[in-house]
Amino acid sequence: MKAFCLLRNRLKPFPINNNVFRRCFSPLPIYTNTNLAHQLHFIFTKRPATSPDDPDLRALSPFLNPKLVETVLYSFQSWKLAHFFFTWASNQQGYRHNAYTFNAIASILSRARQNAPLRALSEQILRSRCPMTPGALGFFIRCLGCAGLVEEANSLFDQVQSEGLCFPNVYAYNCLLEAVSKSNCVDLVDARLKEMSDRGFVFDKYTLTPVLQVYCNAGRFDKAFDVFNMISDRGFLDGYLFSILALAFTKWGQVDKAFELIEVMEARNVDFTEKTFIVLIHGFLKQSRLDRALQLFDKMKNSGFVPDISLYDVLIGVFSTAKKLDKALGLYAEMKEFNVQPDTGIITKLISCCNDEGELKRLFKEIGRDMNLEALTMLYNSLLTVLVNNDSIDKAYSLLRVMLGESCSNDLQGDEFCWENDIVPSPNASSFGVVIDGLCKAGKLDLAVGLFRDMSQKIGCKPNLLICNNLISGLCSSHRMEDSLEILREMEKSGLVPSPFTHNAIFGCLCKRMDVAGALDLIKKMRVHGHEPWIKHCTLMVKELCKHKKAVEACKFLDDVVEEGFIPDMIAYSAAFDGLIRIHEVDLAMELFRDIVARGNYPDVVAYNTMMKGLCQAKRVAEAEELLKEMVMKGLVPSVVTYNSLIDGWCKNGSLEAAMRCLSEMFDKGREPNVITYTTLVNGLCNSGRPEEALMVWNEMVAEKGLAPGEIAFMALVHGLCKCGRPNEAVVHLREMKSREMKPDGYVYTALVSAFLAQLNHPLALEMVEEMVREGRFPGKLDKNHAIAGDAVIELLRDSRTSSSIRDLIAEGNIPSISMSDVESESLDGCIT
DNA sequence: ATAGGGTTAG
Repeated sequence: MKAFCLLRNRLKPFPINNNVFRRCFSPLPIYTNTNLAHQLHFIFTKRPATSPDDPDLRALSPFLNPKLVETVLYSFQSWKLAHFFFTWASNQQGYRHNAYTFNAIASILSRARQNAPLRALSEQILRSRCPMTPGALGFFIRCLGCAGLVEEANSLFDQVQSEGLCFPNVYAYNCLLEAVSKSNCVDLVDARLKEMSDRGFVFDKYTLTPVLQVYCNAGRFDKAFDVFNMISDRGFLDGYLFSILALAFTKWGQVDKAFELIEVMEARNVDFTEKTFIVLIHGFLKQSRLDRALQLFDKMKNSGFVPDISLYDVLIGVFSTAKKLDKALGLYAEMKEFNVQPDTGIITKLISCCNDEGELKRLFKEIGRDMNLEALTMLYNSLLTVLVNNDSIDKAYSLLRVMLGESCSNDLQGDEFCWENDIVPSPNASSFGVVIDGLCKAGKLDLAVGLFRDMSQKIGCKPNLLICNNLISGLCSSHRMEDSLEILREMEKSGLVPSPFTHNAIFGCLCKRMDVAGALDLIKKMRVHGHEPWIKHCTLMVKELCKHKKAVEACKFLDDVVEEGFIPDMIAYSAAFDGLIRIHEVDLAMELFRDIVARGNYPDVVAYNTMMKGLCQAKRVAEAEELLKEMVMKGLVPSVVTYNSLIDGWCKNGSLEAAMRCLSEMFDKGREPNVITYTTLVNGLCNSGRPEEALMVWNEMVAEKGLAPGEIAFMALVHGLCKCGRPNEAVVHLREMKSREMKPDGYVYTALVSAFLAQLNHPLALEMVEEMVREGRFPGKLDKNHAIAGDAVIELLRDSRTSSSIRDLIAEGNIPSISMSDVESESLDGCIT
């Protein structure tokens, strides 16, 4: 009685419970499952969501029983609510689920394809030691099977037996086989069959059907035939079994064999189901066997079935690809006879059938003739879609203008679509949608915005969310922030609620522009809407700020985002680490790295790579090595990039041996070195005055590993050889590089000039200067190599062998900072700085 | 009808 008083007080506001209350006042209240089910349903569906500790729920808890729980479970529309309720019920004292409540939630989850909770459920049913009949076990197993949880089904089947919860019969076994038949685990099926016959179970049709299925899935012809014959001998053959085999033949590419089988079926008067026809025709078409597909299509119609729209769609699609308008129109006419309504997809395919405008006109005449205005609009919309998809956005735009009733005579291309005697339908929202979308993709944003305005102003057609989103996103990708904000304001004014996509398009634009304040403002607004900002946009903001050396600001931004309750991921932070490293703030980067880890984030390989690069560049190779150990200990597998950065670090800090050792270890670790690895080593070896080894490494890369060095690799080698005083060999590689259409830059030419000068080989140095000028690569005034190249020119000017050629170059104005007057006045020393 | 961003070589 006490419980009822409690209930009366708590549940007053629910009208649905009126009769419950009436009964509460009678001396002996009848408290039925139906009433309770209504109350529970009501409490669980009310908004905002009920907490499991809700006092009303606590009051109802003592009345729970399995039958009630089953009723309530089936009363929910969404699996989430059902699951939430089931979990709540599981935790109520004094209540225990039985096999039927487990099966109820299992079937709900299975239908919703919620595999994770279903898997958990399969463990829960065991844990709860819930006894079940073989039938109940079978049902549960089938739910697992439908969701593709074959392993779970199989292990549950064994465990319920070892726990003594259920002893399967033939039905339960059949259910298990059916679950396994979704896979191609032949062994599993064989084992279970053996188990069944050991236990003296007799195979029936439902045992053998999944067996056939699994052999077919696994492509095991031989076994499949054995089973098929076994089924046939026992007189179990039916249309379904035939169709399994026929479909298997089809999937094995043996469409003709499948067709023979169909003829056998016909001869034996086995009935086909509609589904068999549909599945086989689709299968034949997947094997590109239009001939057989059409034959079967005829058989289907002769058997009295009306083909479904999917068949017309796929067949018309085939004719559309082959541009066979007549055939497609034939099918279209047939559809109309059968009263199958064509959808947009089919009409679009019909339009794509047309090879030219003549055919298009014919099509429109033929199919537009007896369409009502609404259908005509759909037809025109399909045409708009086809035009947009064929990059004829201008034509689509003109057509829409015609549909808007604007005269086509003034229009450049509009008259193509002004067919006399034709009624041109008015556009609807999706006509605008298609064209606005196309205009956005073509970057014609002003036209898109114009159409958007015309839409409501000229024909009073309200833009929908999709159109607004596409337009905003189009404007944003052209960085037209103000225009998109204007559209957003209009949306809000007209009562259209922006979606997460709307806000994120704008958010991304603000990030690209590095508008930190604007982005944070928008995040605040988004939070109110319950929209999450896409972290990739935060990463973009970080990248952009870092590009402008504002890594510290980037970190601040990430902090502020955290402050708003949105947690950036490792990628965003990695971008920030890299930004800090690029402004030589390795310690700050390290500090941030450690902070993030302490906050429970898991740095990945790229994050470690970035940090290691930073340390190596700061000549703190030992610390980088420590990080390598750390990442390996955490189970991360270093990548080629990891090793490349370390190799660079070792090379630049005098540990060439370590670098070379790493190269050979990379092979052992299955991390094949790439061009970057080799280039790093070539550079390192040359810088240490070891050109022979550099050339060996180079040869290993080119000859043994077959890697193709790029511009940077070649330039590293040429430059390196020059640095080692071997300009003649360097020139050989320079020629090789040029023959592969790669362009050496001023840095490389300057190195060559200097190296030849060092050998006092002024004529070859001159040649290099001339080539550099010819290629337009003489270092400009802001170039680091400008002074070196200039000094070289002056030196060549002073040598009688080369001075006249150099004078010519100067006279032609080819050497920045040196003019003829400098040469005449011989005040050259000051002109190059 | 709606995603995908961060690291390595002269």
